[in-house]
This record gives sequence, C-alpha cells and structure tokens, in this order.
Amino acid sequence: MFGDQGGRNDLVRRHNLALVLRRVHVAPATRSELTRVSGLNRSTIGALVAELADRGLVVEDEAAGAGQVGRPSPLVRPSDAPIAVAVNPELDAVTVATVRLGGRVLAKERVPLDAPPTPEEAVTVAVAAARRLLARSGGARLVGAGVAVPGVVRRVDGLVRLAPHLGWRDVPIAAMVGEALGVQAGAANDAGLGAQAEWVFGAGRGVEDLVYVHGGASGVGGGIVSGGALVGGATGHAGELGHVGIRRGGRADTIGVRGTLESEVRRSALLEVLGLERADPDELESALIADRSRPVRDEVRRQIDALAVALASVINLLNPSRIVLGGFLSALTAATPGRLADVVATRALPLPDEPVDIRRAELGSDLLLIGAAELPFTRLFADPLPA
Amino acid sequence: MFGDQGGRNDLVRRHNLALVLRRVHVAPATRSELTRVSGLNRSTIGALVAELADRGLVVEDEAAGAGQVGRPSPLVRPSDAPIAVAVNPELDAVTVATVRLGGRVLAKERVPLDAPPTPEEAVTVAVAAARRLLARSGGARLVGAGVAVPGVVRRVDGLVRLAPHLGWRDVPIAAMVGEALGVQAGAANDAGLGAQAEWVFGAGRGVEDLVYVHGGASGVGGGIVSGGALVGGATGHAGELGHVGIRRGGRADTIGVRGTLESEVRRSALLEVLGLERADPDELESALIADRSRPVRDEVRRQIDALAVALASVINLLNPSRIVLGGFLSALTAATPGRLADVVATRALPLPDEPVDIRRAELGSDLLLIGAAELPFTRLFADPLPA
DNA sequence: GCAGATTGTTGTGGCGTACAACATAACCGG
DNA sequence: CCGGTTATGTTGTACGCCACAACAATCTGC
Repeated sequence: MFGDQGGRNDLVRRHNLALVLRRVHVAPATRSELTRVSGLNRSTIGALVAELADRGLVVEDEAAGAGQVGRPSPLVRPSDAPIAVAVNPELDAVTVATVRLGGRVLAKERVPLDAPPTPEEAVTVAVAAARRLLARSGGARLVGAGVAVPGVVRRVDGLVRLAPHLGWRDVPIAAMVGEALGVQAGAANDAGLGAQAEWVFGAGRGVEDLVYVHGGASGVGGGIVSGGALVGGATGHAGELGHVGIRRGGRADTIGVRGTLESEVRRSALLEVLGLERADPDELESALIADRSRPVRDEVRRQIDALAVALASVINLLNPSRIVLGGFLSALTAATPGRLADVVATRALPLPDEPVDIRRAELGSDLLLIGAAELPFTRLFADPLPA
Repeated sequence: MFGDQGGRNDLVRRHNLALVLRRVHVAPATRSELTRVSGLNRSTIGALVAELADRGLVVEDEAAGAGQVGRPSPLVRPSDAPIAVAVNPELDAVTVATVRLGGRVLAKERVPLDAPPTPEEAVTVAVAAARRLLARSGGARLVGAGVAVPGVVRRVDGLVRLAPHLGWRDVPIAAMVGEALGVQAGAANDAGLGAQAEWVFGAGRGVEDLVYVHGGASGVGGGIVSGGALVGGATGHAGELGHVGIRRGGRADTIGVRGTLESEVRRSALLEVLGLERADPDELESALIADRSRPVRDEVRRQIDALAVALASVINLLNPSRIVLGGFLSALTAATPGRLADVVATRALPLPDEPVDIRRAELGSDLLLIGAAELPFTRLFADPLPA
C-alpha cells in the first residue's frame, strides 16, 4: 500500500478511506459488513463513512435490516454525483459514455465514422459527445476520464505507443482528452480494461489471480490480475496474449509475427467458413452452434486447440485460479463445450485437485466503457479527499 | 501493504520497521540514506534503527563518512546473529547451509547420496547437517528454515505437490523440516527461489518487473517478479516457464507435454553434441565456445531460437524490464552472443525504445541456498518484533 | 581554529484508531 | 403490546506513532 515509502499516520486514513470506498464501489454494503471485512472498529467505520458522505462520495440508505435481530445497519452505497467519462475510439466509430461509481453506465453515445479517426478527430468527437452527455446529467461532478484504446498503451501517462488499426503511434491521447475536458484522464489497452471490468464487476469478481482473454475483430488481447492487482509490466503494456507463440511457421499476425495465438484464432476465419459477412456476438454464437458442417467443425476445433495451447502456457506461467473468455472467444468455446478444458488439461501441469476455472465473460457491450471509467475511479480511490 | 485489511496505527510501525530491515538486508546503508529513501523523519529513522538494534537484528558501525561534509552518519548493517537454515534436496545429494541476513552464506555442507532420497531420508540428512552447522556458529539465533525443491510446491504451506525427479507427491516438506528443527519453515520451487535471490542480490537488483529463467539438469523453470512482488499465482506455483508451448509436435517434456520450451532446450542435448559425459557450468560454457563444429553450432542455434520464442511470449505477456538467464542457459547464450536478443526482437511487440534487458545471472552455486533462506527472512520482515 | 554544512537527539504536538460505556432500534416470546 | 435479547451506532478517553523544531555533535575546507 505504501510502496517502499515510509508510512505516516495520515496515510492510514487515506488507505482506510480508499478501502471503504472501493468496497462500496464493488457492491453496496452495510456498515456492519464494512466493519467485519476491514477488521476496523465500529466507531472508525462510522467516522470513515461520515467523511466520505460529507464529500459526496457515498450515501447511506436507512433501509437495510431484513429479518436480522438487533439494530439495523444502514446500507452504504456509492453516491450518484461522482461521474466519469469513458471513451472508446475504434475503426468505424467513437463511443462515449458517462459512468457512475459502481460501474453503472448512465448514458452512452456511439458516433459512427466513415474512416478511422485521427487522434485529433477522435478527441473532438469524443469531447463533443461527452459535453452532450454531461449536460443531461444534472448535479453530477466530473471526476475524470478514461480512454480504452485498441493498441499498446503506456499506462503511466496514457501514451498510445502503437495502435495499428487506427494508424496511431506515440499519441498522448490521455493528455489530449484530459486537457479538452479540463480533468485528469488516463488511457490503457482496451483488452486490459476489459480484464479490469470483468475482474471488478464480472466473471472474475473476488478472484485474486485471473487472466482475461478478449477476442476482438482485429485480434486477441487480454489482461492479467495477479495477487489482487492488475499486472502492468515495466511500461504498462503487459497482457498481450495475442502474441503468445504456439507454433512454428503459420500465418503472420497483426504485428507480423508468425505462429502466434492471434494468427490462428481469428474471428474473420470463423465468419468465412460460416459464409457470413458480419455478425454480432450472439449471432456468431448461434451460427456456430447451428452449423454442424465439416468445415465449420474443423475450423472451430483448430481454433480451440490453438487457444488451449496458449492458455496452457499462460496457466503454467501464472497459475491463475480463473480464466475469463470474452469477445468471440466466448462464442467459440460455447460451440464445442468441454473441448477447451480437455485440451488445456493435457498441456497444463498435472495437478488435478486445483483445476483452472475457465468461464465466459459476464459483462456485455458496456465492458470497455466500464473498464475505462475505472481509470479515473482508481485514481479517486487512491486519494478520496483531494483538497 | 495492509492487503485489504484496515490499517491500524501500529501496522505503520511494523511496516516501517520491515522497510528499514529489508533495505539493510539488501545492502548496508547509512541512517541518512535510510531517511532519504524512506521519506521518514530523521528522528523516526533513529527510533526504528534503535529498536531493530535492540532486538539484535541490525548493528551500527561507527565507521562511515568518507569525505562528506557534515556529521558522519553511522552505517547500519544486518546483525550476524539471526541465522536461517537453507535446504536443497536433489537427486544425488542434499545440500544444507546456514545463511545470515544480507544473503551471506555462513557454512555449507553437501551430503552425497546413492539414490534419490525419500522425504524422510531428506529430512533426516538435512537436520543432521543443519545441527552440525549450527553447532559451529556460536551465538547465532535460528530464525527459521527454507527448502528449495526441484518440483511444484504450494507456497502457502510448503507442500510439495509434485517433484517428478525425486519421486515425491504431496509431501509436506516444510512442516517436516520445521518440526524436526523446531522452527518455522517454508518451501518453494527451486527456480522460483533462484529468481528471488537474483532479484534481491543478483542481476535483478532494483528492478520491479523481472523474469528469471533457470536451466537445470532436469528441466527449465523460473520465477516472475511483477510490480516489485514475486508472482505466486493462486496456489503458489507460478513460474513454470519450462512448460510454455513453442511448437506443435516435438518431444515430450518431463510432464509429458509435447513442444514445450523444456522439450527443446535441454542441457543433455548440448552435452551429447559436445561428446561430454558431464560438465559443470564453466566447463560447459568453455566447451560451447571452443567447439565450433557444425553439429554443435546447429544445436546451439536451435536451442537459442526455441528459447527466444518462449521469451517473446513471456515478454508480450508480462512486459518485464529485465530477463535474467541462469543455469546452463547462461552458457548457451554466451556461445552465440546477440542471437537471442535478435530473435526475441523479431517476435516481441515492436517498441524499439523500450527493449528488454536480457542478462546472465550473477549469483553462482549458492543461488538456491540464498533463495531458500529468503523464505524465513521474508517472514521475519513481515513481523520484525515478534513477542 | 573557525565558518558552514549535515546529521543525530530530545521534547512537544497532532492525527488516527482502539476501547469502553452508553444509546438506539430491531426481533422474539408471552 | 411489552419487556428481554441482540446487534449496532455514538461519544469521550487513551494510546501509539510520526512530524517538527530547537539544540547538540562532528565532519570539511580554508
């Protein structure tokens, strides 16, 4: 918590405030629950909640005690006032949303584009949309912004190192958005933020060691949570699961490397054998389940086996307790249930008592926006009472 | 630091004591240096050091100030009194050492064996050797024991899940050693402990995101440090780099999986092409450099390329700032300098400004013993003043 | 030997949590 | 409907820990 800095007394206060606020952010809790999980004294929790309520970060519902003996404990929920702007630039659109604490998307706007946006265009479009959304949210307090970028992003300062599909290179997108909106902004890889969202609110809730793998139209990415913290790496772009090697030779992937997960497991290859032009996630899944022809089954098997090889490497390397599959990977595995786990089992360390729990993602299309909003919220938790 | 527990005021004390003790453990430092790096007040550092000295954990040398203006600051060094027992059972021997704070090996004893030891034999031999070593170290205070096991170990309780070469399965080795010696004991995978040793005292000093890869006679293992903490995984056996997949088909490795790093990169294959029966690390390295015949060069190239594919996967996954190669991997890369980095570069994300620093390990044959001793020492740091 | 600089030492004050005693508000059984 | 039981919020005091300021100690450089 204190890093390698010496701890002062007031840091304890900050830490405990953050603890309470983060816990309430994940799910509302009664004061007595907060007392239990924190191990702090009732009176301390009372003071902490009072201070957070004072700053408009949490509210207390008198409602609560259902059938419990004893004095009922008020339910502490995140306030509706603090609000974050989430931005997700893509090839054909820029999506913007306002998100409240608790990962609640308040309003969302998708602005279609004819061509991939330049950084300046993306910022202009995003800021205009954000202002429209904010105008409709009376009484909200903007605490920051977060950008989910399909590319490699340096987390410390939100610099887009490389976004091949957008054609961006070394773009300080966080600084640009932050300046335009007049707030602090952060940016990170989209799949990494998806990992964070699934970890906090989705299929990875409560898990300390998690790997999230996202299959998108343009490639495969992911995020790693280890020991209850998102793994950033030296410069913040850990989690590029798409470029894990699984074979010699083979196709080249989006960065020109042969035989990687992303070169073998491709949404477009699935659409091709299915004879589809385009499909949303649900359509793709039903099509894969409905079409039992030989070419489709062969392609699905090939892709599942390739995914299994990569996941086995990741499991042996990181020993996660859960793996969450998002994007089209979810549909892919639904088409042939069980096969993925079976192939993984033949390649992972043979410890049958401790199998990895492989699950489908739970959050839907708001995934990236919720994840992007976590960037400013995380900063808020680090220092809940600025000034 | 406080996990998800609420922080109390006295935990600040524990944290700061641990901070000072750990810093001094890594390298002696003057009080003023401690003040600077911790950000704490001079008076606070004074109190902390005094308390640690009181408990016999550190000593203050009056010597210090060379050529500095101002009052000289006493040098704080780890005391010689606290001592840890390190145990490393192998196929043909059990090695035991007494280790002092600062990673200083005080005495070492290698007991050769005719056959791989059963757990009971290993404990008997280790404890007898430990008692001999301790008898020679007057005035020392035994603070705990650590066991480095060539196999998969659950870190929380030091249970050996699987050690194929020793033929062990589900052996509570830490509990056995701890009971026999009458102290707390821990156990972990040998390569993981090697990683920790290199991180604290060797080629990974000061780095926050590190991957250590160890090539041993019986396979390839490793350890991961992310964000300044050793990555344990859900059950503590993360870091099995040997079983990262790199190709289809191929040989089976020690756990029967085909096409993994460990199935391609093998010490025995190098010895074979060199026509050697056995060789210590230095001999192997000189032989590889001296023998420029076609079969040797081809085998070295094959192995380096295989290693590069695995490392590229790891780099894309974890974005470390440094990779440390130990065991015979160090000799392997010395034979053809540059090639490893070149092949890695073709397969890793193209971010030329932030290349990974690939280095050879610095610690020699004491590596595993120093790492094993870190297990009890780490526990000591977590609570420097028990009772 | 003196000025300047740096660091150890000591005493006071502020901050944050624990603890205990008391107050409050539900459920429960008659 | 009412007192007993139970769990929780509230309040005032105590304790631990660190920051700060003033003073003491010890080195360098001239």
